[in-house]
Amino acid sequence: MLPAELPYNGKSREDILRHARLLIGKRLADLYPKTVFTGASGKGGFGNHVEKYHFKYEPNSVSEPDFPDAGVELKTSPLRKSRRGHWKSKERLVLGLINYDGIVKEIFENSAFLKKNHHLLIIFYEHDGGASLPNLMVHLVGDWRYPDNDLAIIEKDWATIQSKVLAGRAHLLSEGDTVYLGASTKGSNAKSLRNQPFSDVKAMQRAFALKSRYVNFIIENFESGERPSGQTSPIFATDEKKRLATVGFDNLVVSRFDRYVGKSPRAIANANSLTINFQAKSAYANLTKGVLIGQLDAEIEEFRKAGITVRTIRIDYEGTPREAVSFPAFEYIELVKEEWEDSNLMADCAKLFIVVYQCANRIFDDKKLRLKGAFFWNTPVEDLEHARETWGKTREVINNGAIVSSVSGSRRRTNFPGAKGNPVVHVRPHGTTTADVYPLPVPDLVTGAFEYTKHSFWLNQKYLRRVIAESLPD
DNA sequence: GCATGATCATGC
DNA sequence: GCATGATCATGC
Repeated sequence: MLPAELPYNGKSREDILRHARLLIGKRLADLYPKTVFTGASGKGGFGNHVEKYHFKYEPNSVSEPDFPDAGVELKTSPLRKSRRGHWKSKERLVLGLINYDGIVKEIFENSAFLKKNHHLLIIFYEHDGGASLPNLMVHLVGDWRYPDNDLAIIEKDWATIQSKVLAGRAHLLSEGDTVYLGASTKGSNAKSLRNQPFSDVKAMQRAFALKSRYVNFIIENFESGERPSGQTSPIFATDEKKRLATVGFDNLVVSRFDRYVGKSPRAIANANSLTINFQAKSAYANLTKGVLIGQLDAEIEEFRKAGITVRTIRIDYEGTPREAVSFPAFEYIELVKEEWEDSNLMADCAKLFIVVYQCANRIFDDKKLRLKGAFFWNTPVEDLEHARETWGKTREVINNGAIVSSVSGSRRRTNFPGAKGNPVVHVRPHGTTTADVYPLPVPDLVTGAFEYTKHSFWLNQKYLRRVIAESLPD
């Protein structure tokens, strides 16, 4: 079909949006009951159906936006419901393949990426593995343009990806490299290797994608019609877009901590007029929050949108971490349904903000802690592969009902992957007591129970030692 | 001494 | 009541 024949070519953005909104609360089968739906199912299938049966044009993959005159790009994206009943993005929002040969010749303002994706029309539907495409339910529809600071961060993200390709390192691209816009793998594995212009090493095919947490932010906007209702506060004022696009988000955040290196946590709290309860286990996390946004009763907006987690690590005089670092407890039933690319562990590991306090005494003493520094840790691809191994083994153990290996008194041993078997991530308990449990998808063979003590993924102590030594050299 | 199991203190 | 970020305790 020629563009001139497109029914919505020439229509205004408002008209297109109005038509899209007809889908809210509906399935294609409701709107077009007499239609015989044909075409591929599977990934991308729903988007094709919406183009074909609702907007009446044949799906294409041209580099222009789907509605050229209105400058709007149509996207469909799946939702899942959180345990608390809120809509969450099921996965990242893919915004087109990265052309390694093309991106190195572009500047952002005129890039293929920006041309196609500066204005999105997003149709969110409920993921349902069992339903056919015409029976998927649409829940949220809206158009999306990026706030100024977000676009500045995305510009820098794009430039980060470009510079890696320019350096002949396209094969080392990783989601953690960037803040909101990631270079997401596309195609499962070695089969989708591509040439890159400045190296003979083949690189994974990758696509630009808004990270899952950023998509959650868009969802919250669509739901509330305004800013997210949860209390968040930004690190950067709206007039800092220039510095965000040039100096970069990571550098600007880290520089906020540089002036406190060598200072005690209490001194840092005082310098920022923060009243912190140092009895609380969340004291360090609160301190970090206070330094960045000046208040304790809100979340760091940019971190939430980027899915960056803050962790504080205390190290001894020699540089050894006191403890491993935990992520939130996983739900067994959810974990076994995940795909690696969209897993919680992948998102948790991809990008961390780590604040390190070191003991000034040879004998460890919490009162002698001094800030050693703060840094972003973007877990490299090879380490993510190790994390994936732990993730896979954990799912296997759960699916086989083989969590418990032995019980002796009140202590039980499990078959979960330990720190000995993996250089990066292991599994440990993570609840209030052993009675603090989540349900299991299959009962445990040893205990017969349909639930088990909460567990989570932990970053190994030894791994953290290496990470800190690398990021904060003496 | 390290790896693993168990639990704490808070705030929403 | 429970998620979160963190720390304590024990056995090999």
